Amino acid sequence: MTVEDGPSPARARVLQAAATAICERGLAGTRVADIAVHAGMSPGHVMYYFSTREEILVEALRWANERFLEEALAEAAVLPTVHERLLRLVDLALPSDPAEEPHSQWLLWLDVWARSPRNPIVDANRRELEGRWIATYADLAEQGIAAGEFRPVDAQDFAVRFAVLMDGLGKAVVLADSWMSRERAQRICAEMIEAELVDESPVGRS
Amino acid sequence: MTVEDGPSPARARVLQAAATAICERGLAGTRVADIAVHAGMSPGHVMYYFSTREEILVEALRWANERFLEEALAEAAVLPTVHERLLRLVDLALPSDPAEEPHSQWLLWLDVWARSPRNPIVDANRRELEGRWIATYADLAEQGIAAGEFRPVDAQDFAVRFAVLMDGLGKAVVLADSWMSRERAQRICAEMIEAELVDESPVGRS
Amino acid sequence: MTVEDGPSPARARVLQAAATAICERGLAGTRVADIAVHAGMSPGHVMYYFSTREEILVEALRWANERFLEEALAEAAVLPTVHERLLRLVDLALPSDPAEEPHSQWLLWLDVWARSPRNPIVDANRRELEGRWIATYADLAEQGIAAGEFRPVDAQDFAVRFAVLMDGLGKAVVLADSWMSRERAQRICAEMIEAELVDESPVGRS
Amino acid sequence: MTVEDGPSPARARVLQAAATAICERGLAGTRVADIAVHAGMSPGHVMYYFSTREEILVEALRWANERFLEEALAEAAVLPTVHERLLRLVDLALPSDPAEEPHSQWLLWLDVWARSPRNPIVDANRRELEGRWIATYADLAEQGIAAGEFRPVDAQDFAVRFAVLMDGLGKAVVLADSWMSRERAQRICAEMIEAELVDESPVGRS
DNA sequence: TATGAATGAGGATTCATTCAT
DNA sequence: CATGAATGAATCCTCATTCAT
Repeated sequence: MTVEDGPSPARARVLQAAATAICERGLAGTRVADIAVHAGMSPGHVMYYFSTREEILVEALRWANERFLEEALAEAAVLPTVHERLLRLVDLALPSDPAEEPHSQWLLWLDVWARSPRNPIVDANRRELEGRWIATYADLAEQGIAAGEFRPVDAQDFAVRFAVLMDGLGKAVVLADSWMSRERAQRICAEMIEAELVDESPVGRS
Repeated sequence: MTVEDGPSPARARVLQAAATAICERGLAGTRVADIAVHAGMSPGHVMYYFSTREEILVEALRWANERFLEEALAEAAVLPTVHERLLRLVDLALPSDPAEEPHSQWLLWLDVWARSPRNPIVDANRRELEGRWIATYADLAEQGIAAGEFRPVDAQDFAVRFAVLMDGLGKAVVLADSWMSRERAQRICAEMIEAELVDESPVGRS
Repeated sequence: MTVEDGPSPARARVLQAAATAICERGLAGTRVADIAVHAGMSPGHVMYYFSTREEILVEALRWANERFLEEALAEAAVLPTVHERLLRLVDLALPSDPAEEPHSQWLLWLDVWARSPRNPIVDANRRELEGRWIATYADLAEQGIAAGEFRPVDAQDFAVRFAVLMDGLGKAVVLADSWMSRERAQRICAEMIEAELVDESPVGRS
Repeated sequence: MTVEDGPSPARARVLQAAATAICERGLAGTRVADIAVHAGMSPGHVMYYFSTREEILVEALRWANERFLEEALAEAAVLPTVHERLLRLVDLALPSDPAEEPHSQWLLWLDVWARSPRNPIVDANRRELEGRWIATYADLAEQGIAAGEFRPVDAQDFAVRFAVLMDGLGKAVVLADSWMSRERAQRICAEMIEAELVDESPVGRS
């Protein structure tokens, strides 16, 4: 029955506040006081639920990324065809234009990538989450293959290369690179799906 | 007249030391004292060449990335065919296995990406450097086209998509993702070059 | 009407808990939370009975030392001869081997001594309690003299010197000094009693 | 050549300041800022020479007690007879009246005693220092025996019991117990020396 | 240039104490 | 009575930066 045991609403509020603060100030620049302000608590109260600042930050990264994955999956699931579901997932996963939505998940990912090499916990969380994204892509590919929507490719291989592409695109979009844009990124993804999965020369059909 | 005027050897020693320290400890975790140790100087002396720690770090990131690009270009330039030069560049650019060479340029890039959203100077440097990598890819593509090695594609478009792929692969390799490896990354690049640039079926279009 | 009025059982439970905690963690290291754990209460409830942590600690020291004196007196009182009663008191007062009984009263005394110079209440309590120990020794000496067991010495002077010896021995035993032991301490006390009080050569003086 | 290596004057100043501060405020009540004030330094500079506050306090206790022992020994050494040297040592070791000299070594000892049970380093230092006091007493006793000044007693046994007495007396004097005084303590010591060491009934002589 | 002592601001963390429930 | 969430003051410690030498 310690504080650590279960998810309390206040605890979740801290994690949410931390995620927001990290987006605003970066992982390294986020002070306990910042989190407290965002959570509408005193700094002491923030520390009441966690033992170190590092713990808050690490849990916040995981918490936010995990929730995002789950919400995206749920939202994509309602669409009828696998192709549509995959495109919707891409749509949700790609950062919106930074100007409009400055608190992208991708800002968190950039910090996760930068911290992973020196923080085993962050790294482990990252591997698990990224693994779930890849598994999701692979799963969709297989569903599509089973449904006859996609060509019978190596789903796992596709998923890995697709995830790599998404990382490169996400980074470029969230950093607002002039040679990239959300729309162009979306088009690039769509083209890869088209080229690799959708049977433009429907062999078997003939 | 000021210290800032020319590149002094000591100044470069500090930047080199800073780059090494950042690889080891991360951008946020690199203290002036760490840089001083790596440079074989006293902390006070390190500060003699720069006015703030932030300045050292930002300049070190730029300096190291710039030198890396130049060295890679120089080394690739000696090869006879454009295709070889492009593959060599990929070979040089991709991180070696983290286990063997722990101080990859890509560790610096991860920190650059994470800091870009909140540091305009880092962001500007990043844009310029990344622009030069893209320009390099585009240039090589055009050289290849001109030399008849490559198909007449849109070089700029290829370069952008190739750079995006490299970012995704570099991140995956330097973070030692289990689903990726330096070799696989290299193969993926080679396949993209093959598929898009090398005219395996220089068919009926002509 | 107030809580302070009478000794409530809960209040005593707090004091007992505080004494135990002080033995374990030292006076300075004992937090309200520690006391609460030992008392099986919440920290808030502990504070319900006292206004400050300092008050708890000071009262606990007094309470524990007072009870110890009273119990020792009661237990010694049943013995037939004064000599035996005095030896029994020494036996009870000296710390048991620290290894066996880690929560000696003497740990509390060490903290009392250390805090006395800067806390008038602790100091006053200490003076009163130590005065009672000296008075006890003096009383026993006089009883022995009256009963003809002891030589007609200056009881007060003996008591003071005996108390001083007990302090030195208690400290040495509770700190497990290698040159001292409970047994040796007991022997030293017995020898002083023998030499000064028991008339082994009730010689020619008479 | 690190800061830790040798005794720097500033380092010693910190230790001296810490000892003074501990006498004034007690071990637990001494903050880094207090030490800094006494040393005429900034708190940051105090921490420049030590890695934790605890380290400062522990070293200060040892440093002060060690210096005191050495000075007392040096001062006693000049006297001609062993008896005089022993009495001089007692004179130096006993606390002066607290009113006059509020910064007695004995205040430090009280804190050392109280902290020893829970701090192995303090405990080890205490044991060594106390061992040296006992060895000093034993040594003087043997010198006196060898010089024919003292009776041929068990020097080690005497030293231990004398040290115990000194602890009890020192505590009583430094805490200004009403039943004790510096003079009375001195007399008690002198009497023990007289009774045990000085041959009033020089048996063997006859 | 070069050193490293010195400063002081900043931030994490702890914990006594309060108070709504 | 009883709880435990909540506060905020206190304090250690770090470290960029300065400066006398």
